[in-house]
Formats: sequence, C-alpha cells, structure tokens
Amino acid sequence: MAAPYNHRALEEKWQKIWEEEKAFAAAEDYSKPKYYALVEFPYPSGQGLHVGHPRPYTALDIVARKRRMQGYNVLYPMGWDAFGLPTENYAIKNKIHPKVVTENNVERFKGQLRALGYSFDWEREVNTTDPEYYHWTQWIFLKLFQEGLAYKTEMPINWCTSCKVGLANEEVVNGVCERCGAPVVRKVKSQWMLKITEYAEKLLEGLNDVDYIERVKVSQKNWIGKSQGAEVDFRIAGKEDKLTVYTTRPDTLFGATYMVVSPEHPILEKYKSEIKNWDEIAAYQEQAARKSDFERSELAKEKTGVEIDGLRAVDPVNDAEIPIWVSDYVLMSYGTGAIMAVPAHDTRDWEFAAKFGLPIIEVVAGGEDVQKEAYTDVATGKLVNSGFLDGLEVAEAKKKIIEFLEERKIGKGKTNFKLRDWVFSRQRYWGEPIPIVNCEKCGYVALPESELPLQLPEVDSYMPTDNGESPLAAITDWVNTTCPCCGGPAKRETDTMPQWAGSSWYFLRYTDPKNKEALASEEALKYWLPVDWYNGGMEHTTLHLLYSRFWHKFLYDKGIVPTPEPYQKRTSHGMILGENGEKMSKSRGNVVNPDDIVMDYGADTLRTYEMFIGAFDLSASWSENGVKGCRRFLERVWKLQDILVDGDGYRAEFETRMHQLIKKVSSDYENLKYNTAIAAMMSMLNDFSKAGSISRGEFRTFLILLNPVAPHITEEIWQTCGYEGRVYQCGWPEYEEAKTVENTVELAVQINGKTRATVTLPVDVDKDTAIAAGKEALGDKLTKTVVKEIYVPGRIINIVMK
RNA sequence: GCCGGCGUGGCGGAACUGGCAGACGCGCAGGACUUAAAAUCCUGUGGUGGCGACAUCGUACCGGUUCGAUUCCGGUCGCCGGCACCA
Repeated sequence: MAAPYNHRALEEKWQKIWEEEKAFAAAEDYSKPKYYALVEFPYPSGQGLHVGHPRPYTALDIVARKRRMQGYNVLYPMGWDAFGLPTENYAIKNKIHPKVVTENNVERFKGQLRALGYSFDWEREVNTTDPEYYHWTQWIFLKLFQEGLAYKTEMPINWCTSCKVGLANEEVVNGVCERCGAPVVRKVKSQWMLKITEYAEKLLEGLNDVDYIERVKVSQKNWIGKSQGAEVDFRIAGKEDKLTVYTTRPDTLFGATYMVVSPEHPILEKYKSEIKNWDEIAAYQEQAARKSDFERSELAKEKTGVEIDGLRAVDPVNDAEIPIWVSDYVLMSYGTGAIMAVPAHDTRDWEFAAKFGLPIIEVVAGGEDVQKEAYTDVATGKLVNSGFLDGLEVAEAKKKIIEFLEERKIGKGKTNFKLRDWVFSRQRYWGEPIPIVNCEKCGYVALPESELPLQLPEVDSYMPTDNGESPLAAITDWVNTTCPCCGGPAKRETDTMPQWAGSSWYFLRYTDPKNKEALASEEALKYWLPVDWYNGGMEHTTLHLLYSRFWHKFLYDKGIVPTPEPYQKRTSHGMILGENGEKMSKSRGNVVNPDDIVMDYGADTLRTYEMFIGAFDLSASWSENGVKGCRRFLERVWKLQDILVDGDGYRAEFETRMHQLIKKVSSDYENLKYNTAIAAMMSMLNDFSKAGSISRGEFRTFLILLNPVAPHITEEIWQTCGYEGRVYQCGWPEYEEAKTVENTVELAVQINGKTRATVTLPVDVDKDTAIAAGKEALGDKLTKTVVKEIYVPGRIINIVMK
C-alpha cells in the first residue's frame, strides 16, 4: 500500500527541487527550436491572487511543460505590471511609499504563484516600476517623440472627477470611469498624445497575418472602425468658404436637404457677425459644452438643434440651396465636424428631419415610403431623382459620383477611422516620468539617452491636486532643470505615463531582461520573437492588445524588433464566477481564496479543477464539489501505485486505448480543450481500476501525460515507483496513428436513420459483408421493401425501407 | 441599431468532416464496509410507458434539405460579448 497522498509536503518538496535544479529556465542556446508562451503579467494588487489568475496561467503552463518535453527551448516568463492607481491610492491612505506597497504585494503574489507550481523562468522576472525596466519604457517614448508620434496638445480630455486624472477614450465606459465608476467630464488640458491613428491601417491589416480568436479580431476591427466614403465640399452661399463634409454615402448627394455642423465647428465663430440668431446659437453651444459625454450619449435618443439664420449651403451636384443647422449629434472629433443630411437614407438624419419638419427626398428606390422611415439598405435599390446617377446600383453610383467629384475638384474618396490618438499623460505620481523638459527657448526637448532612466523623485505627498497637476509639480528642485539643448532654464514634464506604457513592450524585455545596453539584444529578439502564444483577458482586447501592437509596429518600422506583429496567436480565457454564477466580489460574499484551496486540496487539485471546469474561453461558476471531484481523481491516480504490475510496454488489451489517449491529450492541450483531455485521462483511469492492474509502461505514459496538469503528484509517484530521472526531463510520448484504430468496430445498424441494432465487425469490412451482417442483426425487424442500403465505414449501416 | 458568439439531463459540460446524443465530472438513489458517521468501493441515473426485451419523445422554438441533422439552410425567441448619434 502506498503512503497516503499528502499534498502539502509533496508539493513543497517538488517546488524546491525544481528551483534547485533550475528545471524551467529558458536556455540561451539559440540553436534549438524555441517556443515562447506568454500570459498577461498581473497587476500585483493588495488583495493577492484571485482564483481567476490560475486559469490562464495553468493553461499555458501545460503548453509550456509539454513543449519542453517535446524538446523545445521554452520561454514562459512572469513579471509585474506594478504601476497604477490602486497602489497609489493605498499608499496615500496608509502613508506608505508606493514602492514599498509594490514590493510587499509582489512578494505575496510571487509566493502564491510559486505554491501553484508554475514553470515560470523566475530568472527573467520583470517589474515595470524598476528603473532598470522603465529606462526602456522612457527610451521608446523618446523614439516616438523623435519621430513626431508623441506630441503635446491642448485638448478636451476625459477627466475623472474622482481619480482626478485624465483618461484615454478606452478607459471611459458609458460615460463613467472604467476603474472607479465616477462620472467623467470634459476638461481642456495640455496632454501628451501618441499618434496611434498613424498606424490604424497597419493595425487593421496586421490582423490578417495572425492567429487570434475571432472575437478578439472583431473587437479590434470595431475599435479601429474603418469606413470608406468621400469628402465633399459644399459652397456657402455668397461666401468664399466651403463647408467640407465626410460621408459614406456620396451616392445620396442629390438627396441632401440640409447640413448640420457640430456646436464646436469653427465656421460658427468665423461668421458670428452674419448669423442673425447668434444668441440662440451661442446658447446652444454652451448647453452642449456643459453636457458630459455620459449625458451626451444618454440623451442620444432625442435630437436637438438650431438652424443658422444667415448662412446657407449649396449642394455641389444640383446647386440647390439648403439650410445649415447646428446639432450635437454631429461630433467635431469624427470626420470634418460637418455632415450633409440625407434624411431619406440615414436614420439619424431622418429623425432630425422629422422633428424639425425638413424635406425628405428619396434618391434610392427599393424601400418603403421614405416619408415614414429611412431606407438605409445598400445591397439593393437603384438611384432615382439623382440626375446622371439615375438607374445605377448603390455601389456603382458611389464609384461614379466620386469620379465626378474628383474631376471637378469638389471632393475626393476618403477613408476614416474611429480610432483616436492615445491620451498618454496622467496627473499622477506612481507612473513612469515622461523624459521631456520644457524650455522657454527650445520648446519641448527630449532628455538625452544618457540621462535615462529619469527616476521618480521622492515626494512627501502623492495626493493629486485639485487643479489637475501631478504631485511631481510640487517638487521644485526636481522640476526646475536646465535645457539639454541650450543650457537655459527649463522645467521637467510633471505628468507621468499611463499604466499601459509598461505593458506595451514587456514581452520584449523577457527575452533579455538584464540588458543594460538596449531594451533587449538583437539576437535575443530575433530568436524569441514573435510570441508564439499569448493568452489574456477579453478586457484587454481594445486597450493593451492594441497599444502593444502599435508600439511593436513602430519598433519594427525603426528596425528595433524583427517581426511586424508581436503575437502570433492570441486566445482569451473566460472568467471564473462565484458558486452563484455571479462575478466574485467581497460585497457578494462569494469570493474563493486560492490559498485556501491549495492548503486544503493542493495545487495539483486546483490546477486540475480549473482546467476541468469547462470550456476554456467561456466563463464558469466555481463549485466546491467540482474541486472535490478533481481531488478524488488525483487520489485514484495515487492509488494506481498499488496495482502496478511489471511490463515496460502496453498490454494488448490497452494498446489501442493508450495510443488514442496520447493522441487526444496531445492535441487537446494545444487546442484549449483541457477539460476533455482530463476527461479522457479519467476515463482511462477508470479502465485501469476496473482491470485491477496497470503495467509499468502504461503508468509511465499516463504520468507523463498528466504531468503538465498535475506536476507535483506525478513527480512524486514517478520517484516512488522508481522510474528514472524526473518526469519533466522525459520526452513526450509518441503514438502511432495505425495503433489508434481498433481492429473491430461496433456499428450502429439503422432502419430509416433510426438505430435498431448494433453489430461488431472488422474495421475494414467491405460493404456487402457489412450490409449482410447488418440485416442479420436486424432479423425480423426487416419487414418492408428495402429501397436503399448505406454503409459508412466505421460509423453506421442504414437500411432504408418503404 | 450594427457586428460576433451561444442556446444540449437536476448541474458543469462531451459529441471528428452530417453518422449510436448526453463522454467525463458533480449531484441524487440503492448496496457493501462501519456500533455509527465520514471517507472509500460497487450498481443505477434524460422524460414517458412497460416486470421485461423494448417502444416512444427528446439538443430553445417553427419550418426546410437529407437515407440520416445538436451539426447544414431559412425564420422566430432568448442570453452573452464588442461597437454605437462615428455620418
């Protein structure tokens, strides 16, 4: 009888051994085939590890361990995305330096991750708050600055009233702060911006060359928001000026019955004196400016607006004079801030026209009455009331009108993106300092590379200020400096970088984490990139993933990284919910602490359970009984030691099953199907239990297959049973395709598609024999005239009767 | 509104390329062991009818294609995710 399964002692034992043996260090031997598996590095929060963390970490740990056994040089690193608001807020509240808070949190996280037995290469650990690390974050920023992709501008930003910090568009969800839920208002501030829009097309196209799960691709596409249309110039009656609009439906130009400009449109200020109802317009402008983004989108249903009295526009194709309105349903930040309104074929224009009694002219026939509803279908319908476009399909009409506009130089084809430039400043302490000084004479000047890293100075208070300045602004002897360019007096930039900065390139640093000369050596980057498999949360699809692709593409264009895309394959895991199916939270009282599970059931059980819980990409509810079931499975594996019999190979009755198992587990591990891999091993275990014996050869393979999921228990059994070496040093088992196929197969015998009997036949039996056997099995159920006989080898026999 | 995905027992979930629906686990019921309980082991477990072999219904709903549909096609309902006065 084997000793009882004591998970605590045994797991600690093996974690220590792996560490001593440096079992999982990635080799710097660049001649071997490599595999780079990456999981999103965590933000080391004060709460410690959540049961959600182990799900992706275990999944890729399985892949990493398997690949190592298959002979790959595997890089599976871990680090800390440690800048960020919660740490700073905690520091403020408890009067502890954020650096110390971070160190403590990292220590705790690391201990928890170690206890789970991950095969991370801890030698390559990175921390975004380490000056040795953010040296290179700042260096990349300088490169962007030098290329004109980082610029400072006065602009209305999303200002979180609670965090007192500017937010990127991506961080505003339904008009409130993504992090704290407080309302977000517009505030004009001078901000550092990154020109991600310059890469919009490349970011979109790059998606064609990578293996991302569909919903990630779709989200990125939606976010980039490419649309194709045209810019068209409308004359302003009696003026030199033109009003340029952007439209995706230039084909409907003949149906434009009015124009709308956004309340912020410069044309208003310019013609102020000629607008007879200026008071009314000004009042509307003020009202629109006061609205927060939230209100502006909440009130989206009801259209408001004012007609400009004194200015009219001229439709360039039919010279019709049409009114110009001001309305906040037109945004200054997209297109040109002005639109031509075609109420017959655009829902928003239709609503507006209906409300204000503006004319609706049909120019695409094929819909219902456009006086009752806008007709927006572009796939069917022919142009009418449109002069030279009459009779054309929408697509043809588009082409033709763009040609027409371009010939007369009154418009051109144009592509637009929804993607906005990235607001890169934060008025906070706990972030990377922006390595720029502002000189009265020279303007914004980059620090020389030799002065990097520009370290965060010590401060007394990390409190953000109400006037929206970073706490750094208060440290005058840090702020006041000399200009690297002219030597004159200058001031340092006091804003810091957003949390997304450090995580935009961390996967590069892992390849060569201690390099002092460069962010990583050329050889290391060339060897390790791209990341072969990157897994992370869906919530990072439009933020982190897009930002890091942008930085990577920029670095690629600068010749710094060798691949145009950073990640070859991207998958996302589902969330782990509480037992009640709701998101885990303290207030709901359904939080499960992974430490408790490791303590009570063991790391191997937690790992097995989280992989068995359900389809990897879907959310799943926690179940304590499910955990117990997995523990029971491991206990039963443990007990196989008691029924071990001699024999290095597979016994005849198990040979096919073993080959099938190797095949299934191997492919399931690579295809996010951990649950079925484990189910297959459970099933196999049941067979051995039933048989009352398992041969040494069978057990050997079984332990190796299970090892990536439950590494501790399998190493322990391996050692106890006297197998040579360690499981992690073994080669991955091979299977023979021919041996995965049974000699005989049980076929369903159907009548008219319904199973009525089964029959066991040799796999390669010919049709006539099979049909004959099938008929015999059916016996007297075969009553009517047979009209058709179907035999699908290995599957079914179907007799069709009438 | 647009774009993606999904809908299978009491529960989590399986099912290759259209070929025996419900693998595996949980739960439940019965049994063994035990003074007893826990743990463990064995048996059963989609619904309905039947002692039974078996019959019949069944993969959200309605319809279609097919010898055969959870799988393909059309429509309806519901859920999840992304985008959203983006012209």
